[in-house]
Amino acid sequence: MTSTTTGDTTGNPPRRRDRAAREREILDAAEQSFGERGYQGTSMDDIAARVGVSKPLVYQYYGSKDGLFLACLSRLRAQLLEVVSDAVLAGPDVERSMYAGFVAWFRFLDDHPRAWAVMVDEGMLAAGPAAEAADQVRADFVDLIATMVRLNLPAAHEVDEDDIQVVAQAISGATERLAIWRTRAGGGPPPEKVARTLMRLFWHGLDTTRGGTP
Amino acid sequence: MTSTTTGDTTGNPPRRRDRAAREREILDAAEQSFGERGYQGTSMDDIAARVGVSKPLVYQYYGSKDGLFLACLSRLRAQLLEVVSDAVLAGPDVERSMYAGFVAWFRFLDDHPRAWAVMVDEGMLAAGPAAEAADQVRADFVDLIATMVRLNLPAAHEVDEDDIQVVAQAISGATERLAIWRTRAGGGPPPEKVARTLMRLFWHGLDTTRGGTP
DNA sequence: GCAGTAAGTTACTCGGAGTCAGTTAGACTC
DNA sequence: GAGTCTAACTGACTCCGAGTAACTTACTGC
Repeated sequence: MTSTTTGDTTGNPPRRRDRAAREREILDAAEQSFGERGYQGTSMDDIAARVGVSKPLVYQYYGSKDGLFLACLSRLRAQLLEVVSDAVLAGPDVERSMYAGFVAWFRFLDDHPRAWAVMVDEGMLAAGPAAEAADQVRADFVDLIATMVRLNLPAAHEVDEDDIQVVAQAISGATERLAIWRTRAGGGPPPEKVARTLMRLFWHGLDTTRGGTP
Repeated sequence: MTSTTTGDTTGNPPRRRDRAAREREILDAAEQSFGERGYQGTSMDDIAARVGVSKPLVYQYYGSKDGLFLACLSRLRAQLLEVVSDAVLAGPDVERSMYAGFVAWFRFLDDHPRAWAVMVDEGMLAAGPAAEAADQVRADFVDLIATMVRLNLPAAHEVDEDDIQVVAQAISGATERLAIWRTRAGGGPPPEKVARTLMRLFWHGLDTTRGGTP
């Protein structure tokens, strides 16, 4: 008998909320729980309890555990992609864009350690539509890198699309692994240093992708 | 009286087997099942049934699902590491060793698609001792690469150990991602071509790791 | 006030990880 | 060949978490 209607005399939030608001609440709780305890360690009951809601509601909005996880993943990846894209677009030339992209990537992950924990767990998705969707999200980064690689090539030059894909996948895989390594090692070298080393490693090789030495 | 000793008159395998033999049987079955259906899709009952044994026996030998999965993972990684190491050691110089290592890596994964499926799933391991052990197994590759990078440096040169770690992690991550990409894409470019592209990408950059341009 | 609907819940099923309390098969004596 | 010791092995559970069916309740527009 604390309250009869929504009009709460106390400052408590209303028991019933707008769907969009609830979805956001659930997503936030899920992101936190997945980040802290991993995919396996998180139960749907946990998340529901965290929001103060019952489990079927979570299912009604997100369909399944995979669906909820994927929603977290997509949101985080979108944020990360935005930060990195902005950094890249702001660069005065391709070389500095690339460096800025690396720095932005590692900085974001330093600043959002839990976000990263979620992304690393993406392999958790059982094979199926959710796993494919996760791949799609990841492919955005590969596209961004591929674009940069192409920009760095002289205008009218024969381009081997396979090579570009290989290079883009390689760079994306390298940065992903470095991110994992840095967080596991509890820090590692600072973003700028890692970015410098990567530039030294990749930059000259990128030139040769124009197709010279066999 | 079909038999008095282990010597069975029928061709049937003995119902009771030596522990080591059973362990191997279970490991084989697990590898196959994990490879076909993934970590989530495989149940301990499945594996036990495949061997023709009851579940508690599997638990007695491997402790947990994670433990069994880790055992598979370790064995496969060891095989892969051996193949790649051999290729690298056989090379006449560092450049050709590295190329040979790349080719061996991608070839092995082409020839053992199921093995790779298991390795990709390694993120499945719940956080804990098993996950750490999995990291250890992976670190072997990083060490191998780091050794090659060091060999490529001029004898008496100041070496930044951080840089070497970054480079080794980057190369390892790149090849891992490429392996995933190639199997997903159902082939992709052949091992030799990918290896050539990687050499073009990395080889020049490796020179500059000696510490020149800031 | 009352119908209609969106938000929310209780109380389940079902499957798979992990365990307990045993039961044999075979080896080794005497 | 009967006894006995041990390691391989099992039936029958518990427990937890994903997912669901059927129902109730607060708010909205009229």
